[in-house]
Amino acid sequence: MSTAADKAYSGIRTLILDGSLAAGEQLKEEELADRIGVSRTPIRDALRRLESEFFVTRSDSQRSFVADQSVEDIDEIFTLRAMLEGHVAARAATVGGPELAAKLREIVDSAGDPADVDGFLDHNADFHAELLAGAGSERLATMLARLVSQPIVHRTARHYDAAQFERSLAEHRELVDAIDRGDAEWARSVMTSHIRRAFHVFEAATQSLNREK
Amino acid sequence: MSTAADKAYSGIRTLILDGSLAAGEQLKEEELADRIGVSRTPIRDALRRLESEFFVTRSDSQRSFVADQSVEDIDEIFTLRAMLEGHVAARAATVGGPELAAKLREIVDSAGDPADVDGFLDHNADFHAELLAGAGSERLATMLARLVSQPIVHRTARHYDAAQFERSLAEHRELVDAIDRGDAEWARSVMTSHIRRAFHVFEAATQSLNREK
DNA sequence: ACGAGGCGTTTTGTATACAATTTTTGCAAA
DNA sequence: TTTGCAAAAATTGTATACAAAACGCCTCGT
Repeated sequence: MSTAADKAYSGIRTLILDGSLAAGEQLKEEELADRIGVSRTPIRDALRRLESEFFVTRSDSQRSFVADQSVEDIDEIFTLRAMLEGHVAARAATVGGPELAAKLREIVDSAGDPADVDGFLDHNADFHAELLAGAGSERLATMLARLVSQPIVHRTARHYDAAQFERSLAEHRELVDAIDRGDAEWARSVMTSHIRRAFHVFEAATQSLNREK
Repeated sequence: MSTAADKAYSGIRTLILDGSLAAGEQLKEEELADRIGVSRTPIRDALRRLESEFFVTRSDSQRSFVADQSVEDIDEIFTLRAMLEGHVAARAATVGGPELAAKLREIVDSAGDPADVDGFLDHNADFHAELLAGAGSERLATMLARLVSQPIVHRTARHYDAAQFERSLAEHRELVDAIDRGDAEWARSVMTSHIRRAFHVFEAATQSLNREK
């Protein structure tokens, strides 16, 4: 986070995520520059980056707007993520084998207290990162990174209860078994339902939030 | 193509594709600026864009290099493309139905002389574009656009013979049938093999080229 | 009232100068 | 020779001024 461009990136991202910048709102470079305290150059950089991560869209005439992520969009994100992460799991099972399985098992076994949300998130991130590395596909990793806005993962996990953490952990264990045996399709299926389930937790949480209003 | 940024983008892209810039070579902003005849600002823009399309990679210390697409990379690109376009086809079958099928059939029926490579490419592009529009997923469209460097499609098609054009057309027709009946899995399968076959044509052509050396 | 077109304002695009960082080079000491 | 370090060179990052384009408002004509 040392450069101005990074500061701009995370600054704008935060403004969007905490609602300071509403969905559909126009993003003016100069205004953002003043707000963040850097010049327009790094702001432009950040906007392009956010655009590649679907946080920001651009009109035909190059004006930037906060992307609005409707429920349908989120459904689509999870669907694409399920496909891609499923593919990652299958690839990992094929090319990683028992060696990768051993590394992953170590991570799974070191999982801490299920009541510790932040601990779980760290553990979860480690697991998925190791898996992604094991699949050995730069392009896939990049595409997933662009697709998965980490905040959604966080927001989802905030709604997990102890039983759901346990289940998530059990799915990770099953995935390790599938990879250990090199069974690509097994790995793919486990991962796909893992992600789909996360989506439905998110969905349920969102709906109950909306009802509260 | 009116702005300097566009000029920079297509200029650099061309230099990479025609081999003037070799795979792995470092891209220096100032050098490119001189070469293309614009300042560094639009060059930087273009580099970010090319990066998002996997033409260019950046080192940890922000230096840009021409991405080298090995055979494994191309395999991976086609694999991902098969997944995503398969998904597009399935979605199109679900949400598009007979109405979309009618539009697509019109395009297929207007296909011209199988000997006309450029004509075929236009037709092919029209078909896939209409399909993508029919699937109605902005994100999916963007991801595919980034993944499918059109030049690979072109290079593949250059190696098609008349029989292969015919087969490609027949697959499009089958896809239309699947969409007309709203059979998502049928559509997905047809599209997946459509793409996979294109990959193997490309692969075969590449190997024979290498043998010639 | 309503649309077309022009003009001032706003916003984005580009060039350029300078700052910060990274890499390379050269040299000295082990 | 190799290692470490520092200075120089090369490269990217940032700010800023000005150019170009898009937008909105206003008038004018119908």
